This record gives sequence, structure tokens and C-alpha cells, in this order.
Amino acid sequence: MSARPGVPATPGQAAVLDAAFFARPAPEVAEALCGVLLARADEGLLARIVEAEAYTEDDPACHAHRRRTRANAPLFAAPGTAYVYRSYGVHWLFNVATGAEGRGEGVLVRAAQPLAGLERMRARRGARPDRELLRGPGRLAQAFGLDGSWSGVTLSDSPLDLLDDGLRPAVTAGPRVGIADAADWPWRFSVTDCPWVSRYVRSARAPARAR
DNA sequence: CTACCGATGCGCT
DNA sequence: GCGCATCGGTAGC
Repeated sequence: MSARPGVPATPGQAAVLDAAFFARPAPEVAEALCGVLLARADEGLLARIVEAEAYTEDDPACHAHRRRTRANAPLFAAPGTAYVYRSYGVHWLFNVATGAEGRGEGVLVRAAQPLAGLERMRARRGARPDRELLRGPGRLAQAFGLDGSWSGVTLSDSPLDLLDDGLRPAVTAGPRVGIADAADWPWRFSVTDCPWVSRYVRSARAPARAR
């Protein structure tokens, strides 16, 4: 059976991504995360990331843009630290800190293709099409059981890991989803023509697109 | 498929 | 109070 474009279903030999991978600028890391495996070892969950967005402290849409607070502190922590926050009072969104320690930046993991542990994901997500298990950052965090208790966790010391199995899919860059400030910065990266990618929704508060 | 809209916690102005 | 890095239900094409 044939795989979807650019995204084989079966992972090969995989190496855990180290701090050096995340120590680069967020846009570089966001692009490089497309095709990377997300694994939760304690629950047997595995998925391939197909979409990620970059946020930096020079970026008005970034939570670290104004100042460092208790809540956004993980963005300033060592590269490879998880930052999980609540959006709209309902959903949790999973990020990974990037850049040098002390720099307030990170990458939002927005969507992935489920590969293993689908029963557990379905149990958390409810009776919905498998296509929607990990399509969108709120859904992905819910399926993986990630909440505020994961914020500040160093991934290398946790059951949650990012792994490289050598896949290098074609990646497309475009504007980020749902933000009003810096709405047109092309910092959303996704696997080209991949059905697991979330749909683009422009913020209702974003200014009209330049043309 | 698209469009609309309410839910709901919390950090910030 | 205001404003979200979202989602799911409903209505309509």
C-alpha cells in the first residue's frame, strides 16, 4: 500500500534529537521538525510531525515578546524544554523552546500523522474521524495527553521525545494560523500536499493581506 | 466542503 | 474587563 506524498507510514532507525538541534533559531527548527517523529514512550504513542510554527522574542505574536513571566518562562529556558499553555481557556498547545538559553523563542507543534497508539488517542479524542486525531495543535496536545503539567519539562528527561529517522519531506512555508499580529510572516512550515496538515485560518483581527 | 459562533481560563492593559 | 498561537456544533451550499 502506498504512502501519502512525502510521508511514509513506517519509521526507520530513529535518533533522539538533542539540544543542539533546538539551539538554532525557531524558524530553522520549525522547518526541520517537519518529518520528525513525536513519541510518548510511556504510552506507546507515535506520530510524524507535519506542521510547525516559529515564534521569536522579536515577534509581536510571541508570548515572550513583552517580558518574561512565570507563565512564559519555559520559552527562555534551555533549548528542548517543553512550553505548554492553555488557549481560549479550553485547549492546551505544545511548544518546544529553541535558540540559546535566555532567548524567548520556540516552535508550536501544530499537526502530525498518527502512527502508533491510535486506540489511546481515540480514547482521549472521542468518537471522531482518525483524520482529526492530531490535525491542529489543540487536538494534538489532547491526543498525547499534554497539559500544563508538562510545561517546563526538559524533553530529554521525559517520556516525550522527538526523533529523527532520516525522512526529509518537501516543506512549504506560509503565514501562521489564527494570529492578528505579524500575521503574514511566513513562519508556518508544513509537509507539502500532506493530508494531515491543519487548514489555514486567518485571524479575524488580522489586517487585510497585502497585495 | 465553508461560515459562523459560543465556550472558557487566565495573563495582561 | 479584554483578548486570545482553538475547537466542535450547527446551518447551509
